Amino acid sequence: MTKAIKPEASFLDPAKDSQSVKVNGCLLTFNHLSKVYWPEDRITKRDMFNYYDQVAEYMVPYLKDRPMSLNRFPNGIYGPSFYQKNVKDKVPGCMATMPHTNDKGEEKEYLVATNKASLLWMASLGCIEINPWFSRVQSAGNPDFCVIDLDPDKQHFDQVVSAAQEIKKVLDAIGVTAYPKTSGSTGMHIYIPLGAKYTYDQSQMFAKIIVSLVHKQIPEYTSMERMVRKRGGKMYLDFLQNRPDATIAGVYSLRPKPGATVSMPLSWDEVKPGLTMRDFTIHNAIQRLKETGDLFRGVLGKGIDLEKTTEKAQSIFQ
DNA sequence: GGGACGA
DNA sequence: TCGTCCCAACGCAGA
DNA sequence: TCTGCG
Ligand SMILES: [Mn+2]
Ligand SMILES: [Mn+2]
Repeated sequence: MTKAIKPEASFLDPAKDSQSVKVNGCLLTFNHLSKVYWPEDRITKRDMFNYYDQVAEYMVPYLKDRPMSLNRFPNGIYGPSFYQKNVKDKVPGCMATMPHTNDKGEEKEYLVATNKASLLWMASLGCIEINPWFSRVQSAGNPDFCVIDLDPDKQHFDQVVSAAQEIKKVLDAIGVTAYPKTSGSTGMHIYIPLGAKYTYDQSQMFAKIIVSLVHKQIPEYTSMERMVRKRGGKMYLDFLQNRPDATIAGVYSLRPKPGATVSMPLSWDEVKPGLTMRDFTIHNAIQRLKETGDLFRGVLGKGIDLEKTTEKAQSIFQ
């Protein structure tokens, strides 16, 4: 008798349009599973939940203990979307939250991710994209990493690659290891580990120093101007995102873009002309992860020494 | 997406 | 038990 | 003070 080769069972039943599942002891309900979220690609909510179920083991370490911004697309990538930060009175008891009082003195509750259930609950609200803070609740004012965010205007992705390589040159010169990923949209993100040793202000100052040096090298096609109209169509070297309460799409996040692209970590030797955001999607991300493993592991490791590094930058670049 | 409301 | 309505961010750079 | 920005 031959054993039938059974395909690995997916997280959700392909035949059901609604399903409740207990995850980390938390009962989650998934509705409208056949609703198409990416119409060109015929990708459904069910596909999205199955992706986050499978990617969770790689992704959760980058979500754990982090306050979250929810960017919700309850009707797919072309439907209206909105941000949600306050989850007061809307969150199941099994989810963790953090009290937050804003400038106006209003008391809010931010979701704090803890495990796979947190990830799947966000997804169930229509969060195609997953947006974690750069810091954890235990050290809310101290980011684990500094991010240099490359935001092209109309440039070809090869131009983004060139700018990323320029950033690597500067960081190499001062002995800093950095970790690149595609944003999954039009740009790239470069992470520098900080080990929660510095403030957001210090992190932002460091990003500004790096970006200034890079801009000096390639002023023809990059800009540090915050005002879009003052950029003159050049690629924005965004260092201002290093502040509390600000987020970007996290590593392994899907994006609400045609192709169901994923924000994917890269090795620096992949940062070469010809690379595109379309290289990494809901279809091939899990397979790639099985091959490459988690290329972002170093991001949560021991951080750099900002004082020494800044000094070195000053001595080398005057 | 989901909760509150009234028909 | 429906259909409809309504709600769901934020801080700050820089002008 | 207000708007643009991501
Ligand atoms: Mn960006
Ligand atoms: Mn940006």
